[in-house]
Amino acid sequence: MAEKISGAVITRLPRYYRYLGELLEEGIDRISSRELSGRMKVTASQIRQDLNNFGGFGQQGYGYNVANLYDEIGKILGIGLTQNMIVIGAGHLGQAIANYTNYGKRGFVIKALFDINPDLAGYSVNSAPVYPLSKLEDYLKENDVKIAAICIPKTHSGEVAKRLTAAGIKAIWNFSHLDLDVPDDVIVENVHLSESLMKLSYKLNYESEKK
Amino acid sequence: MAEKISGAVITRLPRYYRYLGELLEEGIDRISSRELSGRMKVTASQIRQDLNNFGGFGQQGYGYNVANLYDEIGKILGIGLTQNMIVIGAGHLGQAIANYTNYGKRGFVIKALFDINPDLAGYSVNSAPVYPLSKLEDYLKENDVKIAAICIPKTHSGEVAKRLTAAGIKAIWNFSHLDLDVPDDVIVENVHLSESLMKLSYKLNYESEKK
DNA sequence: TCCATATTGTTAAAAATTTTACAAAAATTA
DNA sequence: TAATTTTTGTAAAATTTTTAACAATATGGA
Ligand SMILES: NC(=O)c1ccc[n+]([C@@H]2O[C@H](COP(=O)([O-])OP(=O)(O)OC[C@H]3O[C@@H](n4cnc5c(N)ncnc54)[C@H](O)[C@@H]3O)[C@@H](O)[C@H]2O)c1
Ligand SMILES: NC(=O)c1ccc[n+]([C@@H]2O[C@H](COP(=O)([O-])OP(=O)(O)OC[C@H]3O[C@@H](n4cnc5c(N)ncnc54)[C@H](O)[C@@H]3O)[C@@H](O)[C@H]2O)c1
Repeated sequence: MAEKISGAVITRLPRYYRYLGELLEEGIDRISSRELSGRMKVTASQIRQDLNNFGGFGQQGYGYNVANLYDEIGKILGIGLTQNMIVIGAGHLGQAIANYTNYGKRGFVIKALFDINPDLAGYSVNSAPVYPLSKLEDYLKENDVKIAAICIPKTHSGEVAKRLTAAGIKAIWNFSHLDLDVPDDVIVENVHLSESLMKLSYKLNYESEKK
Repeated sequence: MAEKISGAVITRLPRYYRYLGELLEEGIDRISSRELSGRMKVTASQIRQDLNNFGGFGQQGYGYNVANLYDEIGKILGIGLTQNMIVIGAGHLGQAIANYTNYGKRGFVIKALFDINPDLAGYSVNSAPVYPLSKLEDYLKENDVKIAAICIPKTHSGEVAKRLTAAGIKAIWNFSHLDLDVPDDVIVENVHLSESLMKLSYKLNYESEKK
């Protein structure tokens, strides 16, 4: 990969991966960009253009081998690497994430949760223990974890993000309503649910009648 | 508003709204696009361009009045309208959403949850009752609800989406891993958490070292 | 009141993204 | 085996989005 891949392309990759997974389940072993285009409601051209950022996975006159393309995109996305995670905040959202078993199937393993509330320490969620936040640095010294999900109020998330990156965390999945300020080599992926709901509200009130 | 506003602009609006809310809390009553640009890490030009899709809210030589701009963007986003919602699936995610009180502050009121599991019926989450799914149509006949959040597995979400739109729901906040097929006048806003995590994984494995 | 400064709204340019078009190559059919 | 069909990979065109530039206008101080 010579040049930097655009964000728009990366955002679409997991969706390709999902559709290829569905095709596999349906027992379909080859697909053309045109057929996939019909299912995914994107242009065939965009599919070919996107995939060719990473290599020529198809074959003229044949199309793409589903299993092969699924694997290749999986590799690009780092699926199957076994990537350990921790979750900060064992409240509703933190527990929902820790309980969701599909992440594990993709290699994302939640090893522990951390909460400031001492009453939660000692519990475990989906066999991942909940530790007091004070144990964070010790834990990260002893365990190979690069990804942390932040599921605590914005009043605390800035401070916690600082501690996480200081302790070696390289990627933050951020559910709090704050744009985290992290070192250059740390990835932040935001999930701002309230903003998603406002977008829905905008569309509901201004766009739906026009269609 | 003559022309259709681009999706990219709409996606940025809630973020402007969030920053303006923070400015209000800090007691700052005016701000220029350049100052806001510094805080938000976007270009001043983009801020002015975005806002001017909706009207000239600023004043030369002065900038923008924070309270006024906050209100205007709020109106654009439909905040303060009191929009009733229901949540389908009273599992971990559905409960996390129903318990989160900040939506209510913005006018998004969760009135009820529905679950296929009869054991959950009778419980309530944050004072919203959980009903059996079989009561869905009756409930929507008697209550003015346009927005539904879908927090159930993809195996059921297609079918439920059909029932929802048949019963008059106009916007779906979709947390399931399925691209819903809905009538043209129905809005779907997807929150695909797994895809967000895969994107993080991609960036962690291919981009972080390069920065 | 006048002048220097600040800052918007908007037009134009640049950059990025998406779509179109098609030659090259493989698969399928006759 | 040869001809026809399918379909990719990619170059070029079109479109969309972002950034830059600046005239118009308001502010605030002298
Ligand atoms: N639930 C949602 O729908 C939703 C929507 C949008 C954003 N969020 C964000 O996610 C956060 C968590 O949501 P939730 O529904 O799980 O809230 P919650 O109140 O159920 O859980 C928050 C948990 O974080 C813990 N906590 C607080 N400060 C901490 C700290 N410094 N370190 C470790 N743990 C700490 C609390 O003890 C609590 O257990 C919210 O504050 C918000 O920022 C949630
Ligand atoms: N929790 C996460 O982190 C996460 C991540 C990505 C996607 N999701 C999506 O959200 C869904 C819900 O996640 P969760 O963690 O809350 O799972 P969960 O198992 O805790 O809850 C699912 C709930 O949905 C109910 N349900 C099932 N079919 C139903 C139907 N037809 N109608 C009404 N209720 C029904 C179940 O009884 C259960 O209470 C997942 O299946 C998945 O599609 C969740």
